[in-house]
Amino acid sequence: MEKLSPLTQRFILHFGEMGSRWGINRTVGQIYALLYVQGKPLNADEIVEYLSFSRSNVSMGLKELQAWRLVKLLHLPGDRREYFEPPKDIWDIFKALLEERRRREVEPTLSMLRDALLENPSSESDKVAQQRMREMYDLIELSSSWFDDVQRLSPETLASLMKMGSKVKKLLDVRDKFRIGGSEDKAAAPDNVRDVVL
Amino acid sequence: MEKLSPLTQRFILHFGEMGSRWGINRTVGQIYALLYVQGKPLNADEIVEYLSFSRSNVSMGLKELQAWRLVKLLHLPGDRREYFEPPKDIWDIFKALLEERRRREVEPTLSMLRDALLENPSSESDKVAQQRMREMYDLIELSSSWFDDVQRLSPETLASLMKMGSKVKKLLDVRDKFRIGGSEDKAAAPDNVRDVVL
DNA sequence: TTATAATTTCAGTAATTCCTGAAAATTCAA
DNA sequence: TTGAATTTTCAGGAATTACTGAAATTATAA
Repeated sequence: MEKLSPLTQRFILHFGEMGSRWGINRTVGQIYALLYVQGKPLNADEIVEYLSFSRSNVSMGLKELQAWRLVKLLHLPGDRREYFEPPKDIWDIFKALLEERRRREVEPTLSMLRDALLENPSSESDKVAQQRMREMYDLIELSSSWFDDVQRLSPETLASLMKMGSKVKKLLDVRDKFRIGGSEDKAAAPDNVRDVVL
Repeated sequence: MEKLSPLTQRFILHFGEMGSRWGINRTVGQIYALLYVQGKPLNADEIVEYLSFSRSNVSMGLKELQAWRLVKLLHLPGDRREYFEPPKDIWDIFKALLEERRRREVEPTLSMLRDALLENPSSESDKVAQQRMREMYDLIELSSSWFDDVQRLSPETLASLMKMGSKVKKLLDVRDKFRIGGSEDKAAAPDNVRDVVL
């Protein structure tokens, strides 16, 4: 760690501490931060040099980062060691992170709920429970597929949408103004948005 | 746990296991699941009954859930014990969860980056590092304030927007069609969206 | 092939986090 | 006030997770 500037050190240490809140450990957090901030591929031994973890720990950390799709493996000509670097575009990193979290934190719950909702309730309190589970299922399902949709947009489009922020709401109002039979439930019939707006 | 139906048991056990991936522990996960699925307020002793954790553990778990704003404390008339229940509307739960995660997982990083970017780089590699940090800062700042904006929308509006999914993109296209000087960078001048769309 | 460089596995230990029971503190009815 | 009911604190043991070093495996240059 002495080989790194104070600025870089603080960045790396922060990610190490943050790691625990993000479901990765200190080592993995620091390795990622180092790769991110260096802006060039590093091999495992270089990482050992910089961070003074054991070689095996670095190896495992890199494997985990690959599982998260947060680093890519690459080779340098005339060098047989493996080098690692994060995706260049920060939006790709962002997407990989969210996608992976969804896979690990959301999908399992979704499938548990699906199963639970198929069963028929054996009591009144089971009915209440299933009702609550359905509310949860619907919301997760909705946000999950929204996320799927949105993730396919280009970084530029995403950035534009985000900068619009809550102004997007205005678009719904516009849509409603043009709708025939304005008394219907807004949420129930969004599929004609395209037709109305264009 | 014997007092609970198999359906409810599975739900609770799942949240216990999931807890670790969400930065809360098994106990806290199970307590929350129990409160969520029961659909009525419970006091600490009832939770002990159902889940057979120690009384002190339940006490700490409830404190943590309150810190997450995932349960509310309330009193029943003529009963001096404290009762707990989650917010009734699932959207409020969703918002509380995201808001709290942002506070714990994003804010600290944002402020660390802010500090780091104020310093003046002491070397070429520091310049590279700061460049990377800026990219990260900008993206986090953008999504964070987007989230602030969007969180203020009503559940109905949110649901509508989500159901639109990537169709929202069409709206940007429309906006651009109406813009004068269409060659500018879309992302750079989003502030007139409101004027153009309305 | 063989030799050596590079990486991974894994058992054991260190560090951290979780949970309990006992004791202390708080709340409130009498 | 007093004292019983309720909740919280906290030290220490249990359980889990992280990390290391040695040995095994894999890859590649000669």
